[in-house]
Amino acid sequence: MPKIVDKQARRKEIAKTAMNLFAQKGFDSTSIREITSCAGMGKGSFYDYFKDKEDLLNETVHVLFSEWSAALALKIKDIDDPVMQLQRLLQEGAKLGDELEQLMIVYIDIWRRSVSQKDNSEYSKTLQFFLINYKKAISTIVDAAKAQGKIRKNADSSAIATTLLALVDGLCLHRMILKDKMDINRVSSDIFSILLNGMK
Amino acid sequence: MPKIVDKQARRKEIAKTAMNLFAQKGFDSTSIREITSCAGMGKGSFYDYFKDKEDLLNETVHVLFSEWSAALALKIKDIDDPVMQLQRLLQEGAKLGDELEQLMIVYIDIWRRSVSQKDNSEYSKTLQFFLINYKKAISTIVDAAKAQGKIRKNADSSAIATTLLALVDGLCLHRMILKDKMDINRVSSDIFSILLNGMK
DNA sequence: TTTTATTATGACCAGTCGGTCGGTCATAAT
DNA sequence: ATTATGACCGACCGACTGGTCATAATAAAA
Repeated sequence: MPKIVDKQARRKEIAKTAMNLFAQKGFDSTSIREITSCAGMGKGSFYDYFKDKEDLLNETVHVLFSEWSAALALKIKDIDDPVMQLQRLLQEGAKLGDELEQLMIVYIDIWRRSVSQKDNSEYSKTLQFFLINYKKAISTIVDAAKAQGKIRKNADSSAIATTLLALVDGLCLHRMILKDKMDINRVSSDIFSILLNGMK
Repeated sequence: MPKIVDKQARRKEIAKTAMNLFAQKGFDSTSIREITSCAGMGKGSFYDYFKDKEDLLNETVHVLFSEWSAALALKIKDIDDPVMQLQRLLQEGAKLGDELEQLMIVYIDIWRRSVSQKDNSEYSKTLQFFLINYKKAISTIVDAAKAQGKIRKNADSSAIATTLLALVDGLCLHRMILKDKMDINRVSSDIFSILLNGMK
């Protein structure tokens, strides 16, 4: 019988190649020809792995978040104290924005696209799914900190989780555009101590 | 002699029309044909007002920030207390993200483009210019609050300004993508009281 | 070796892109 | 009335787009 290729694995591979190009030119301005050329394959083969260009976007969102989550998980594993977890989340999240700048750019590109499109396309739902899960996870950590009396009981866990997520994203964005070289370690720990102090 | 039109005014007019389209499809996927058609003019005329498509982007950034600044200024004028100014900045900034959603989408689109392009194009410099000025302005307000003893003296004004800006942008973005209908007034005032409490 | 199902390909398609150009038109100065 | 000039236009250009398809290559099964 014919040779068998792992379609899902190749999808991921192609998506990773494509992300490099998306980070440079944006999704809309990156052509299938460029992608397939970079991936060392013929243009026609692209459609053996993806239904169309938007299907590649679906795969891209998955790769994006799984890489981001893996990198972040690596940085905050083995921490038990919930307050410390929150602090590291802010700090390492902001630092990841520097280290994985390409990922951030693609993230923003997809974000814009997702908000512009009024239809509920698949990649858009996936994006929402991941963000909601991040928010829930952080919310749980906040609750744990409350249980330990590190954060006052009547604080709104959901609002705090939203704040932290928004802060991380916002900081990454501003640092990227301003090429702001202020020490992210110091700034993020400054911010966190203010927040924690205010939440006591 | 022929009739004379105010080129600069027409540039602004065309840019405003274009922004509606940019918010729907993004800059890259919006064609000159569409823009000129919506603006009720021939395609050729476009090049009487703009050198090329990127020149339209320069004008767009200016219109974008002048509209945003005007809307924000309207909401926080007549406030003397610096702490109140900061609070309104966060709250009204986040609310503006809802009201001027189109502006936010275009903002993100330009942002992505500006970060992707490694060259220092004009629109990119303008974007940086406005953001730096926002940051400086907020920093000044923080200093005023310090002088009144509302914020502790050793707090880093610049870091606080960055935090506020990042928060506003981050909140707007997350609300857009999650269609998060939680009460922005309550959440932003919650966040602010935490921040203020932590900065005392 | 032959068969056969799958993978891989690039020429090709209809359509769109940003940008140019020659030329028309309206108007204001003469 | 004539003339000069900027405003305005859409046909046209070469390059490129996403997507299709007939055909070629591959490699396991017969």
